[in-house]
Amino acid sequence: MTRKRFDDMGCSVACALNEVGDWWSLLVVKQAMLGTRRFVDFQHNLGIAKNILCNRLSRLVDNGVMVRVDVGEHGKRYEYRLTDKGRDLFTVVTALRQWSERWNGEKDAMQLVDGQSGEPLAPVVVNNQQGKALTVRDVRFVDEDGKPWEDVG
Amino acid sequence: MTRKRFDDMGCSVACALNEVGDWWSLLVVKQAMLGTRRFVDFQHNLGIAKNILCNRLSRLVDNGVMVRVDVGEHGKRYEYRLTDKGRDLFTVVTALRQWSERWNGEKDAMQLVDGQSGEPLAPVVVNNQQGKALTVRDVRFVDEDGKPWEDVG
DNA sequence: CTTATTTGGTTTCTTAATGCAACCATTCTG
DNA sequence: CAGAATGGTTGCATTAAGAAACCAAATAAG
Repeated sequence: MTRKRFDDMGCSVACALNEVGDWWSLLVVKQAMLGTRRFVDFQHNLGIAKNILCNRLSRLVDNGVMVRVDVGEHGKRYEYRLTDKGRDLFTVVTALRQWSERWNGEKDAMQLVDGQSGEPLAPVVVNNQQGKALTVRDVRFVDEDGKPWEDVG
Repeated sequence: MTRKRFDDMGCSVACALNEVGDWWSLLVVKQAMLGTRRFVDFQHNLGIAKNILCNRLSRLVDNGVMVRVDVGEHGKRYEYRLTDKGRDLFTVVTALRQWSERWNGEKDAMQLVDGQSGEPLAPVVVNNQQGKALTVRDVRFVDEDGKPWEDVG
């Protein structure tokens, strides 16, 4: 059957996953954050099949995460660049990277450091308005009327 | 062909996606963060097929993101609960939720608020060691020797 | 004890996605 | 013009996803 759509579940997480939640999309975005812009470079760096890469780039462009820029230089040459919306995924990618390093001990070949000081970044945390760090135990899920969430029967 | 493995790319993001990067896993985790624990409740709240849910829960348990607890109450009854590793995905899920609300205007049926004050949370940001907010333009990717990253030929 | 129900799970079958290789068209280089 | 680079597309085999039916254990109802 056709794959389940996630954009009409009334869930923002599901909606986000509908755009960047498949196997490759977030890796393409991460690669773009490293500076990769050209089709062949994405292909070589990620080891992704050309048709899949083609499909993912098109979808990312359609969703406003990346833009395709024509740079008439050699052959048919384009550049794929992140939009503001795409760059804003930096938080998500970084949080995911840190989570993986914390729990899987998977050392990335590339370390992410402050461009100025060269120091590693601080762990990404969720804060309340006063700047206090919160865990999932410190928050509530409420509907528009402030009623707490409950499982449906 | 068999799906590409992401756990041997030397990339922590790829490694993370290998565990929670498919269509449903992160939604199951998000649902667990809302308090859902039982098989049928996951099924009803997410609208996921039973075999897929079964597969995802097994994988999440195998990867140490959730645990299956036997609560011998009625029929074969189990509870699926987040582990510390699973709860630590709160940052990722929250960042993804906020990204979606910022760019898609998709209002979630459930709002996430501070459990004490009832106020909405602060936006998740990436900080350096001194607490200064960083964008993707403010960071560098370097290898073990401090050399900046470059596209492979 | 017998029957029905709840719960968690497997099987079967159809459809969609993934991956690989081959092929194509355009544009630059020599 | 020949050849290579770039960015695709197409065809085919394999795998995953989704829906519905079926199953087994344990409990509740009678």
